[in-house]
Amino acid sequence: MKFDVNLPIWLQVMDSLQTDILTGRLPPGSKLPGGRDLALNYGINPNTAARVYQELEKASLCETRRGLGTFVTEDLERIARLRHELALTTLSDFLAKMARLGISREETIRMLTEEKG
Amino acid sequence: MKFDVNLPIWLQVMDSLQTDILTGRLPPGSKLPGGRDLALNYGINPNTAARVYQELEKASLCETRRGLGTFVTEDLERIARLRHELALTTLSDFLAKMARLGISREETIRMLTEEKG
DNA sequence: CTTAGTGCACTATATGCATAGTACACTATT
DNA sequence: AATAGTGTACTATGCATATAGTGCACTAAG
Repeated sequence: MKFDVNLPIWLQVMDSLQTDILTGRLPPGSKLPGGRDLALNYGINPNTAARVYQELEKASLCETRRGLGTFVTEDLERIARLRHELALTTLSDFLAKMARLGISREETIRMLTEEKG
Repeated sequence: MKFDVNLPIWLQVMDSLQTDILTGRLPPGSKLPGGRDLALNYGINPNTAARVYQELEKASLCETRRGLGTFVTEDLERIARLRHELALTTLSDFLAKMARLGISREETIRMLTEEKG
């Protein structure tokens, strides 16, 4: 994984895990890698990896049990709601950015429809 | 203007000015505020403001003349091309983010069409 | 010539991020 | 009891960011 120099690494790794949790690629209740393993996986420092799990816990997406590890929350309702909210803010941020570039919603939708994928 | 804590201030101010330049709200050849005034406008430090103009010059969006000030480039072709490129990457980043959330392009377009504005 | 506005080059301090390394406490397994 | 894996808490260093303040060189206008 390559990191954006202008954003904290812990935030970028956190976003990555968060997305996997919200989409179910990391199922509720499943165990995440240990802090030291997570550091190895992403090529970062164990301290930075620990920060990732602390922030995920703050966001109520994980639960940490000392001596056992960190686990994906089993609060399905929270997962679903967060996924929906993230989709909405992503969408509205995108529209705002295009509007600031002077591109209307109609034109945006047109570009989106014709864009190659 | 409120700043995102996780991004350098100079980058956020630079983005703001860049957008104004690309859309013509800051016309080619026009004079930008002096470094000290820019600092006052945004409530930031003069050193940080200076950094903004240095980066805008690196991006070939401004030209700085010692003792005179900083001016928007008159290279219309470059402005147009950068605006187009920025729109395309914004669009493709957006689609990628939605895809990572498990939302297809069709569904994305549907949300976009129905979203209130 | 003087003045005001400007870019630019410094010094210095404080903070957050990321790194490296060490140590300790808890849990389950053997 | 011993071990391995885990979270947690430290110290320390280096770097970028952001702040504050000072001074100097250049330009245009009075």
